Amino acid sequence: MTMLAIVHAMPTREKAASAESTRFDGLSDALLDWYSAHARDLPWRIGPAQRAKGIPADPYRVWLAEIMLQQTTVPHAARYFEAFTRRWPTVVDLADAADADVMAAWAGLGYYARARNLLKCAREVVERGDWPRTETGLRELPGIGAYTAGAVAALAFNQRAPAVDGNVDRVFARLLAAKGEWKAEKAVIASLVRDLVPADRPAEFAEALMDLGATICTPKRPNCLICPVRSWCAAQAEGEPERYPIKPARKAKPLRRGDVYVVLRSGDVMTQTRPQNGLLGGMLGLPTSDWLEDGTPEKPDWLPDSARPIGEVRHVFTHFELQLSVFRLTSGTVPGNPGWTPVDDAEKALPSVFRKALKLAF
DNA sequence: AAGGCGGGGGG
DNA sequence: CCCCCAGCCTT
Repeated sequence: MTMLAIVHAMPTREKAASAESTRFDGLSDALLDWYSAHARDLPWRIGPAQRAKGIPADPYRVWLAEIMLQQTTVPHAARYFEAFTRRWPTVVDLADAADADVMAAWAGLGYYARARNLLKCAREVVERGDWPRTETGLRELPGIGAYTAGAVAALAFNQRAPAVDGNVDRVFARLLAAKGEWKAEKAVIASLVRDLVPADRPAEFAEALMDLGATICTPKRPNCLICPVRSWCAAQAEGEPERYPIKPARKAKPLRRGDVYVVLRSGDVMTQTRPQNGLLGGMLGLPTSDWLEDGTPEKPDWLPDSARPIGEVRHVFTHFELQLSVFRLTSGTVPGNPGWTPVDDAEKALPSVFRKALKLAF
């Protein structure tokens, strides 16, 4: 039977993957060679030397790091990783933690649904007795999507799973010089990377691809001169690697305005835990007016007519920008049953927008 | 399929 | 100022 006949007999999807895999023959080996000398030393990783000695990764630390790193830079996540693992060294410790303690510890890291799902996930793992060890098993846990399931399966359990994050998308957008609609190109890349994962070293392959994207195939000014996979790169051949990936334009962020009230009473500040769902869900907050794109937000009844803002803070959220007028008030005028938090604690437990307001009041 | 959901650092 | 980053979930 001729080679052509064999290929012809294969199902269409395998034929396509086979063709792409052939185009990248040798890439995995070149990448792994580079990685053995240039791996980043990160607190949640075991290094190539340790892995070679058979030292296993800690699934708890791998998982915690991957959750923190979702849409978050390494230096920012690293500070929180150190604090979390010092305070809660195991998944059992984390599962036993009080919700408010975990939310406060996450304050400033953003995307607070991650912290709510973190606790849910830890408690599910403790309930079931251990971590799922496969990509599909991990994918069922709260807060674990396609990327994180593949990353934990590969990094913690050395399963043959792909970990396709923004770095890997960018690397392969350039290798392929992907010019199509970005959504479709990402699907092509996901399928291709799955086929390229070497059976014997999936963890190192995942880490190597991410390190390449983070240190060489960077968003701006990629360092193609020292790139170990340069000879496979269509974008480099074209001469404008920075042109890729080609993503859709993003929408402008509207500006919303409102008031925030820093109400002080003998070392405490008035606080309220925000609703579990929605913006800053489950986090400690300061009282505010509504936030409106048009018009003037209504003042609360208890706010004295004479009250004047002491300044303004601006903050950029994912889909809008916020400008808040900051009022500084002393107790005695506020009805109802507000919560009060020592100012020193509030400084640490509040998300960034409210930290800015609190800081302005001192 | 599209939109909600943080925050910070780099060019 | 702009850009984007180790994404996930809901509707």
